[in-house]
Amino acid sequence: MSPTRRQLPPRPETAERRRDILRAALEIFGSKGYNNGPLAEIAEQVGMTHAGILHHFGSKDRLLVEVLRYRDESDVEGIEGQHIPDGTELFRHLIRTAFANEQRPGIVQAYAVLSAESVTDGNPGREYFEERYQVLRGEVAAAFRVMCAEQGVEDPETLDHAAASILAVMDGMQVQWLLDPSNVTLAKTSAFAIEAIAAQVLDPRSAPFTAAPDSPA
Amino acid sequence: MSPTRRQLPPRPETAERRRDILRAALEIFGSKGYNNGPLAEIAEQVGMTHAGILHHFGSKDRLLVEVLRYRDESDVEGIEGQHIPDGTELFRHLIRTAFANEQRPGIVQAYAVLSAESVTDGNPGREYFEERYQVLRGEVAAAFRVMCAEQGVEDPETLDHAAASILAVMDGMQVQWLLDPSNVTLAKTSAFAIEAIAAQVLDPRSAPFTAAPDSPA
DNA sequence: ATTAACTTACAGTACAGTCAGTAACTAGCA
DNA sequence: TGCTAGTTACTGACTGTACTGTAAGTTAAT
Repeated sequence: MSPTRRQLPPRPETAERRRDILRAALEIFGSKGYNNGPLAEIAEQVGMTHAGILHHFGSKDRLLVEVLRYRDESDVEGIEGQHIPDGTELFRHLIRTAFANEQRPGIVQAYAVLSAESVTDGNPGREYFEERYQVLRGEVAAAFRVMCAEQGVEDPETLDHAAASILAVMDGMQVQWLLDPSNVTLAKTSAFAIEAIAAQVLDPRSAPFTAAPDSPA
Repeated sequence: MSPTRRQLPPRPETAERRRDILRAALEIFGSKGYNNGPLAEIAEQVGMTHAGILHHFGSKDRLLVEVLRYRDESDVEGIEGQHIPDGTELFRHLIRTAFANEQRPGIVQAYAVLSAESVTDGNPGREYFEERYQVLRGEVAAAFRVMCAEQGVEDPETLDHAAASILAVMDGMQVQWLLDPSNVTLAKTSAFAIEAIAAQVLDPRSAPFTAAPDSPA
């Protein structure tokens, strides 16, 4: 009833295989979406059957969640953990990321498709993106706070707006760029917008059309 | 072999029914996505079978295309046709739209999900969004051109960047807002970013981190 | 000997599209 | 005005397929 060992540790190659699967899944989900990206196709790409994948990840839902986490880790943009020496460092990093992204449309597409898909009913990636945006907004706002501190200006609501809108431009530009790369530049446009927003935070000027209606027409 | 009439005009109620279907489809595609939104559910909502819908639209693909066009027409934001008296009018309109959108998360979600989904392989909505963004970018750039003319400043590349990034913020904010409406304001943040970008176009200042690398690290 | 890492086979479901039929409407004609 | 052929607007039944998940069996490592 109780033999010596109950569970064996995973074999050394297993981690590699799992990574192969995650890589393939990222590619398939990226190009076809989560709902439209079959396990069988992922499996084929790593020389397996779809049942093999389910052996490793249990279900397609859990696979997606792990794919998203994997993308973070394997990402060049290790924003999360970095301590920010100067406030400007984060922004430089974001812009650098935008330039790097121009070389990897696959990952960009995966991110764009999966983040938007995550707002649909019962999507397993939703929690991940909710948390991710919250964290990123917090970090961008923090970077602004550092920069503002040097100048004495600070309005918490403005910082929130600025943080959210910087992430928004980067995401929105990805879709436009993916749709029409010959007419849209991803990085230069993102950089332009980031600088415009930062400029407005650091040195706010009366905007050209200040009359934002508080009640919709 | 050749009787008097070959084709009968559609019945008077038909237009109504089609509109009902388009409305329902917009809702279903919006909440579940195109790939994950079954015809049967749309049909049920209008008291029909899915075969009835296919009778009207031929295929699911064609239904999507018509849904997207329908959304344009029925939209409060009739940007397309309007002639712009003053350059600022368009921007005011965009901001007004953002405020209006806070009252209709369903449509916002449909737009966010379907536009991102459109970049996936073989998506039938792709052409629509490609064209749509091109048109909108052109109009925003034109509005900027009008405003710049009054001041003498004008750099075509800057206008393109500004136009694209304004649309990008609006789209990107929609996703963040849908994911976490209690922590994100859609309209106020969009307005903030639009004004920041416009300010930078009309009165360009050296940005806080001008060193945008031309080659990615 | 037990378990990990699979495969093959299959169950079950969900879904788009087809087809034959039916009721209701319309056009044209007597 | 009423009749009728042709047509629209469907329904119901079905086909085919795509896909997730499961169960039982096989091989190889520990």
